[in-house]
Order: sequence, then C-alpha cells, then structure tokens
Amino acid sequence: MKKLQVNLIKQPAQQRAKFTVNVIKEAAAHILKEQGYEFFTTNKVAERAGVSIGSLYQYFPSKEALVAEIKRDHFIDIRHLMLSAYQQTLNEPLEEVNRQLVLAAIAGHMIDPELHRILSHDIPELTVKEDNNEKDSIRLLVIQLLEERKNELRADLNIPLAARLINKTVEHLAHEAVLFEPELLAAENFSEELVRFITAYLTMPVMD
Amino acid sequence: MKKLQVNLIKQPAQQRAKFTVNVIKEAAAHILKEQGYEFFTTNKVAERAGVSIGSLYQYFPSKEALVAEIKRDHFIDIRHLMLSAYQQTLNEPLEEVNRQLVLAAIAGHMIDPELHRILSHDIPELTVKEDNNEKDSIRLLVIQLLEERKNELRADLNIPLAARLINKTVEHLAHEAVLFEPELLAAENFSEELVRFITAYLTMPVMD
Amino acid sequence: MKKLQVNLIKQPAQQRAKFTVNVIKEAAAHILKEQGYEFFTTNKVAERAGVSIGSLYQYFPSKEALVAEIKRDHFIDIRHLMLSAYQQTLNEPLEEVNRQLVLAAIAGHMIDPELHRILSHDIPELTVKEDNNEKDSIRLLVIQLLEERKNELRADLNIPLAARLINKTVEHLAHEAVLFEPELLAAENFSEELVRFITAYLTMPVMD
Amino acid sequence: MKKLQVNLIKQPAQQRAKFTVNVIKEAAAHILKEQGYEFFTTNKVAERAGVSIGSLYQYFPSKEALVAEIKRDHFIDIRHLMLSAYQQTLNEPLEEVNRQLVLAAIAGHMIDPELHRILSHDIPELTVKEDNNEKDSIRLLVIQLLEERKNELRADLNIPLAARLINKTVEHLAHEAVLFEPELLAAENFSEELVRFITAYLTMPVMD
DNA sequence: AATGAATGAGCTTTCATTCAT
DNA sequence: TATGAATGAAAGCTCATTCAT
Repeated sequence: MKKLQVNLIKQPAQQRAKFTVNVIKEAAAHILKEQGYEFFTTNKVAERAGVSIGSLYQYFPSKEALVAEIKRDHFIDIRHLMLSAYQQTLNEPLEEVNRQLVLAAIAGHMIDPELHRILSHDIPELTVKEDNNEKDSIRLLVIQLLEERKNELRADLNIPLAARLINKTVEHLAHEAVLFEPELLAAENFSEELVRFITAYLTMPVMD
Repeated sequence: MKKLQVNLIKQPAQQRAKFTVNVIKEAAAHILKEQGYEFFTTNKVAERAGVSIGSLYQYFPSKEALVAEIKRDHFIDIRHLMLSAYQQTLNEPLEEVNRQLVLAAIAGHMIDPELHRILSHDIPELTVKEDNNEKDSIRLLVIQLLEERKNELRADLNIPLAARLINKTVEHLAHEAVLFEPELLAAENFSEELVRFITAYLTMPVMD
Repeated sequence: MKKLQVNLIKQPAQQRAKFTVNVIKEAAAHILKEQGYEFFTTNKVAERAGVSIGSLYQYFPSKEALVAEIKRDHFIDIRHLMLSAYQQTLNEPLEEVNRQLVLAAIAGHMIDPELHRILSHDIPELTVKEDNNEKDSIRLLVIQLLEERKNELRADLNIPLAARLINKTVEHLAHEAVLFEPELLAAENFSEELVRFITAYLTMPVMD
Repeated sequence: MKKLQVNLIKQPAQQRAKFTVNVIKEAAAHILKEQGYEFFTTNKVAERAGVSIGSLYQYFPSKEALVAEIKRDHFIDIRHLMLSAYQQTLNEPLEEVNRQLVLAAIAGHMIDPELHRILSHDIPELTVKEDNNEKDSIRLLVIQLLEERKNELRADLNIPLAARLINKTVEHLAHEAVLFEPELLAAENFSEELVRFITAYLTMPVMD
C-alpha cells in the first residue's frame, strides 16, 4: 500500500502509457478481426486507436511486434482458461478428466473465435518462443493427470506419447468445430463423442 | 494433311507456352518455400523462372491466381495419393484399412512438406471451391469403407460423425508430425499408435 | 478491263492485304467507340480484328499511326460530304447556300457521332498536317461561294475573315448539337436559327 | 490560452500541408502543359514538386483526382473572370454588353492558354458535375442580360435559344483564336467582328 | 506473310517507418 | 512525450513492340 502511494506522483505518466498501449492493442485486434492480416496496417490501427502513428511506434517497435503481442496475449488467455479447468479435475475419474479437457478446449476457442482464426491462420512465422513453453506446460500437465490415473489406463500405454496425441487431437478438433463447423459444435453429442474418442484410446486393451 | 501442317506449325508455340508455365510454377513453389508467402512477389518469381514479368502475367492473371494454382496442384497430388491408397484396401479388415489411412496421410504430407506448410498456413482465404469437393470426396470414401465393415465396428457408432473425426485427426496428426515433430515421426511406433487410436474409437463398446 | 485481268494473278496478295487493313481499321474504330482512347490497346484491336498482333504491326508502324489513320479517314468522309453539299449550291441565293452549309455540317457530324466524339476530344496531339489542307479546302470554298454572291452581302464585309468565323461557328455548333444536345438538334428550328445567325452577320449593314 | 498554444503548435503543420498541396498543384499544371496528359505521371509531378510520391498521395487519392482538381481550379478562375465582366455591364446598351461578353471570353482563355488547351482536349471524361452548374450559371446570366434589353432585340427572338447559341459561339471562337490563331487574335478587328456577329443575329429583323 | 510468345520499361499506388516540430 | 507530414522502397500489373518460328 505504501508502495502505491509512493508511486502516485509518478503514476500518471505510466498509467497513461499503459492506457495508450491498451487502446492500441484493442484497435489492433479490431482491425485484425474486421479486415484480416492482409489489410492490417499500422496507420489504420493508429487512426482507430485515436493516437498518432508516432505514438504507436513509441510503444511497439514494429508492426510485427504489435501483432506478436496481440497473439501472445490471446494464447495466454486460452492457456489460463485451460490450465484452471485441468486443475479442477483433482480426484475425478479419467472420463471426467477427459470431459474437462474437451470442454476447456472448446471454451478456449470460443473466447474470441474471429481473432483466433486470424491469429491461427493468415499470420506468418512469428511464433514467439515463449509460446512453446506455454504449450509444453499443458502437455506436462496432461502427462501428470494421466500418471495419477495410471490404474484406469491400459497397461501398455506410452503416457508421454499419448499425452501428445490427445492434446493435439482435442485442440485441433475444438479449433475446427468452433471455427468452421458450427453445426457440428451445436450437435449435443460432439463433445461427448470426443470424450469417448480419447477415452477409448487410453483404456482399450489390445485385442489379439 | 492441312491439319497436320497446322499442327506442325502450332505445336512449337504451344510447347513453349507449356514449358514457360511450368517454369513459372516451379519458380513460384521455390520462392514460396524459400521465403514464405509474405515475401513472395511476382517479380521474384519471374526473375527466378528466367522469364519476363510480362510472361508471368500472360499465363496467370494475378499473383493470387498463381498461388491458387500452386495450391490446387499440390492438394490434388495429395488427394490422388490418398485415394489410391484407400482404393487398395478392398477386402482388408478394419485395422488394415486404418493403417493404410494413416500411412497414406503421412505419405501425402511428405510429398513436399515445406510447400505444404506454407500452403496450409500463411496463405489467405483463397481456398478454391474445388478443394472442398475434393476434401468431401475423401470423407465420403471413408464413410463407405466403414459401412462395408459395419460388423467390425461397435454397434452404436455414428458413422458419418466418426468419419469426420478420424479423418480430421489423422490428417492433422500426420501434418504435425511431418512438419514439426520429425523425431516423433521417426519413432517406429508413431503410425501404429495412430492406427490404434482410431481403431479403439471405432470398436470399443461402451463400458457401464 | 484489260488492266483488271492482267492484275488478277497478283491481286490476291494485295487484296488480302487491303482486306486485313480494313478489318484492323474497323476493329480499331469499334474499340475506340466502345472503350475510348484510354482503353484502346493494339492487342485488343488485333484480337477483335481476328489477326495476330504481329500482322497489325505489319500494316501500321505504331499505335499512333493506326489512330491517326482512323482519324484521317473519318475527317475525309466528313469533308467529302460537306464539299459535295456546297458544290450543289451553284446559282442558289445566299440564304440557300447558308442552309446547305448548316445542313451539311450537321449531316457530317452524324456519320458516326460516337467515333467523332472520341476523335475530337480524348485524343492527343497527333493532328495530322494533311488535315489542315483539307480544312483549308473548305474555307477556300466558302470564300469562293461568298465572292460569287458579293452583291447579296453587306458592302463592308471582310470576306476571308467572315469565312473563317462562319465556318468555325457552323462546325462547332453542329458538333455540339449532334454530340451533346440531342434535344436541341431535334427542335425543328435549330438549323433555321443557325442559318439566320450567319445570314444576319453576312448581310446586316452597320447601324449608326 | 490553451487554444492559442494548440494553434501555435498546429499551424505550422497545416501551413506546411497547404504549401505542399500548392507545390504539387503547380508541378502538376507544369507537367500537363509541358508534356500533355498522355505523358503526365504522378512520379514526374512529385519529382518536379520536390516532394515524395507518398506526399502526393497523401493529398490526392489518385492521379485522376489531381487532374480533376487542376481542371476545376482553372475553370473556376475563368468563370469568375467572366461573371465579374458581365456584372459590370449593368445599364449598358446591347452592343456594349456583347463587347464585354467577347472581351471577357478572350481574357478568360488567356489566363493560361496552354493549360486550357490540355484541359479542354486530351483529358478523358472526368468532367466534374459542378462544372455544368457553373456553365449553366453563365448561360442563365446571359438570358437575364438579354431579357433586360428586350427592346433592343428583334421582336421574334427566342431568347433562351439565342443565349445558348451566342454563348457557345463566343466561347468557341475565343478558344480557337487564343489557342490556334494568334495572328487572328492580334488583328484589332477580330473582337469587333465577333461583337458584330452576335449583335446582328440578335437585332436584325427578318427580311421577306 | 502471319503468328503469338516474350519482353521490360514504366505506371499507379501502398504502407512501414522516421523525424522535425 | 505526442504529433502527423513526409519519405521512398517496392509492390502488382499493363501494353506497345519485337522477333523467332
């Protein structure tokens, strides 16, 4: 609390900066969604944000940096949502864990589907390194969840490999459903089917 | 006889044109792979192809048309490969069908992985209509394959839905493995694990 | 007749050439009228004419030369029409001469108004020298017509100057009426008003 | 006081912008006169103006818009000159009105004859709508001038029609004289002859 | 003589970025 | 610190013309 007061004198400038940065980011996300990356220009962003183009470059060193930050923010939001969903599955049986996994992925993709689509396709190479760590964090969590329910899994399951497969599968099918197959998503059995898909894989013993 | 003469005179021109078109396409694919769509320019393509920029526009009405044709060609190649793989599974049991499905998807993505990556991401909305039909053709084929092996599937399987899920899953996992996880692909058990993934889903009865 | 027969052997080539030239000219006039000079290209002309672009350049050394020839032809047609109208006014009184002058100008502009408009405006500097001679020929004729009716004119008339003024006036008003003021042209009294306009000038004595 | 400061800061920018716009317009008029519309390019204009091509496009959305503005400016100048000449003829007799009409048209065409020529010919269809209103405004003024001197005109004169004819005639003859017939223009009697031309038309009774 | 593929200078226009104010 | 006028490299594309066939 003291800290806050002490800074109060200098805050205005910093707060203003923070505000400007946010205004720019919001404008950027808006243009991205409305016009796509192809027609996304820094001048449009500045105009929409109501700041000068000079100010934009004061806070973001380049167009790429701006887009990268939008992207980073968005994926962090998704991860947070998914991580907290997973963390609530403590003590639940496998099938329920899988269900949360599926529902969280769908929910994550519905945070801002339009923006998500633009950021997932259309945008070149600027995959930030940080990203991978985040992605890994989820994979590691899934591995942990599986380890904890080892007795519910088939005996010969390669857990790290399985974690990768189901992770990518759930992520991708949620992505596709939310963005391109709304009627599939609406069908009430979609998420349950997905739960079954991965549950079968994790549990079914080899037939011989 | 006249016709013959006419052909004799006209062939050279037509062959030359065909050659030029191919040279341009090859250069285009090269630039795309080397620099990505963002730095793909018609002038670079013409220069690399060793033809004038005017020639490029004689055969392709726009930059987009050129990229679209590269994309169309590539996906047609993949489809052909996959379709012929599926068509050879007549009378094979379910697991073998699934194996072919997986192997064909992987093979398809290995035709030209670099090009495939650029064409799959990075490139804006120019998804040709034809594309969807082609895509559909594969989904329909899978539905048919499943129908023919109904007795090997679990009784309550929703075949059209299942066809969609496994199709997208195989496609995506092959894509990811080929492009981004070479060590995963190299592991001999990857494709077998994938076979098992979808086979389990298609066959495992509900536990209650 | 003999001449004709004698040439028959060599004619085909020349006739064919003449035919090709005409086909090209017609196509050129068509494109000019349909699209205007701004969108007039030699390739379009060749295509419409059904000949190769190479052939076009065999007969016309440049785009400008082609347009110039179209222009020359058109204005020659107009002049011919006007000259023959004037030549029929022998022995007619002044007012009747003026009437023919007006009617011929209007008729001349109605030969191909669309083409006339494009050729009169829109087209750059290539006013052929020949043109002036032709133009002069009409002015000289009018001078002659006036000289022959000197007794009907006011005494102080500067005939060469008057010839220039009425020539330009009739030409321009016919031009404007035909191209831009169809309702003015339709009014039956337009041409008579024009006749009166110039007749008054030529005959009215100075008031003091 | 804040306002004052704001203005003090913003004026320079606005003045600079205004200056740039004028520099571009002057360069544009220069290129137009020197090379004609066919060889008029935005790059040449920018270079001559000593500004970057980007600046040109900051103020003029297209080449056409730039030329249209040059044209609009020029014709507004001419109209102003003519209108003020007409407005000074109050209470003058018909012949003096006609004289002013003729002199004003000549003066108008001498503002910038070279530019006038290019703008009148050579330039495609971009006739601004405003233009017609301006043109109409002059015609209406002439009608009014004639109505006010009805007693000096011949009884059967169709005033609106006459206004059109003499307007176009004076305009065109001034145009031709200024641009193409300098020696005609130099002859002291040219403008007087023109005055006589239209005066005769307006006053001479029908002979029968 | 006819063809038409090929050429390439040069056009209009965009937009990320800079920097004087 | 904020502004926005200015920059200019570089893009997509056109079209008059050439020349090998």
